[in-house]
Amino acid sequence: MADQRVIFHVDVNSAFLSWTSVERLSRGESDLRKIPAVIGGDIKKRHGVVLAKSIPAKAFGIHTGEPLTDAVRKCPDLIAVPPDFEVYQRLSSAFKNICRTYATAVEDFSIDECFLDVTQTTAFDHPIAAANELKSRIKNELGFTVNVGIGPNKLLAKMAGDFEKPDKIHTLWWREIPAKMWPLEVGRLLSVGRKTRQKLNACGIWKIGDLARDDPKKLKKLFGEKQGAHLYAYANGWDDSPVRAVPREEKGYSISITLPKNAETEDEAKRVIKKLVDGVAMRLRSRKKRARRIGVQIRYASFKDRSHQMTLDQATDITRTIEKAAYRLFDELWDQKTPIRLIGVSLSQIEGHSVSQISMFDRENNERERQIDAAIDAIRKRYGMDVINRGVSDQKLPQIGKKYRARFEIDRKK
DNA sequence: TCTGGGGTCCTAGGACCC
DNA sequence: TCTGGGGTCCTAGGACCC
Repeated sequence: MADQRVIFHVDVNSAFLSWTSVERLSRGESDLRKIPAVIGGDIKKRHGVVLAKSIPAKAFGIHTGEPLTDAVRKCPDLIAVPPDFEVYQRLSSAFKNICRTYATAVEDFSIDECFLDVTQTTAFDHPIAAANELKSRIKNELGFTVNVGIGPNKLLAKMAGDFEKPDKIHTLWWREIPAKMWPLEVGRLLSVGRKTRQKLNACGIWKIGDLARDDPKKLKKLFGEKQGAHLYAYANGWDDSPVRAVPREEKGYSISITLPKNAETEDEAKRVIKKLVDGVAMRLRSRKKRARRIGVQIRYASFKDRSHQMTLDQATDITRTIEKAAYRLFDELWDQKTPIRLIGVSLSQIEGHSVSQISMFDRENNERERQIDAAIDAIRKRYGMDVINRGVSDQKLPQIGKKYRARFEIDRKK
């Protein structure tokens, strides 16, 4: 078949755990992959969920996403190490760079996964030989293993990559679908999560094959036009989406935190919002973007989520403007009594800034705030994030921060 | 199963306009 | 004006992904 594509899906095995292990080995420490170990946050801060586990840890029945406390109960000798995203970012780039030498296009799917279009590069060779070489190079040069899934499109490559781990290569060609994919439990299909699986099971659909052979009209009635069509297509292995080497424009930026202790007063909550806004607004400016829509999300201790958003007349990147909007949204959102477990702030309807879009009003009124933001961004870029704090006066600040902070506080009072 | 954080996409209802 | 339909934007919430 001349028009058949050949796509690889490359997925780092237990990425965070492997990468932390590689880093530790380089410092002469033990290999976490060989003992019961997990990567996970701080129990005291309630960030205690398992982000990645070693194979020995898996043998104790430890799952990704479960609370660290439960994991320790299953395996009292468990080693838990917090994540280090700087290391992950570095090793992620390194393995993707190797991938790029095998493909005409590489799509970043997540920090530890990518798709490769190798149609041109392996057309007259065996894709499996190329995948073997790629896999070996990553192992030899970087010290960790990957799974490679091979198929005629991204969906099937990804499904193949998931078959058996670690350090494996699998194919899922059209002719292999009935034998390799259809017997799988329907929840294994990409885009079928817990809720969809339950709904499918309720109408007698248990295997991917059941879904593939079902009536698409019935599925559309049940799940809606879009999702119905999509489920039917996926179960049959249909996916013609291209491998995108150029990332899409980001649609929004968000930041959220599960509080170490539930917030019970407006003051506590707003202090958190201030920090979150500060962080996400800085990210927005670093990308040279502005946002028209501001959102605030809260999660009650009951795990009920509520959110509120507003669209501004004009896109902004000014911390103070975003902060004011976020406070207002929070006031409208919170019932003033239920303790809050999580708070989040999001920015969307992102626009780039061309000078022409900035009105006279904006220029005259926001010049000062812009200067303050720019000054703080610059100081942090040079001396680190913790050097300067916005209007939080009960913090000890190092020498370098004092001078700037004093000036900043004066500016604020005007 | 007592559950992190950052994203994307979809749905449904209402407002508003023609 | 008691009455239609379509398009677009806004908002809240949900499902899913890693």
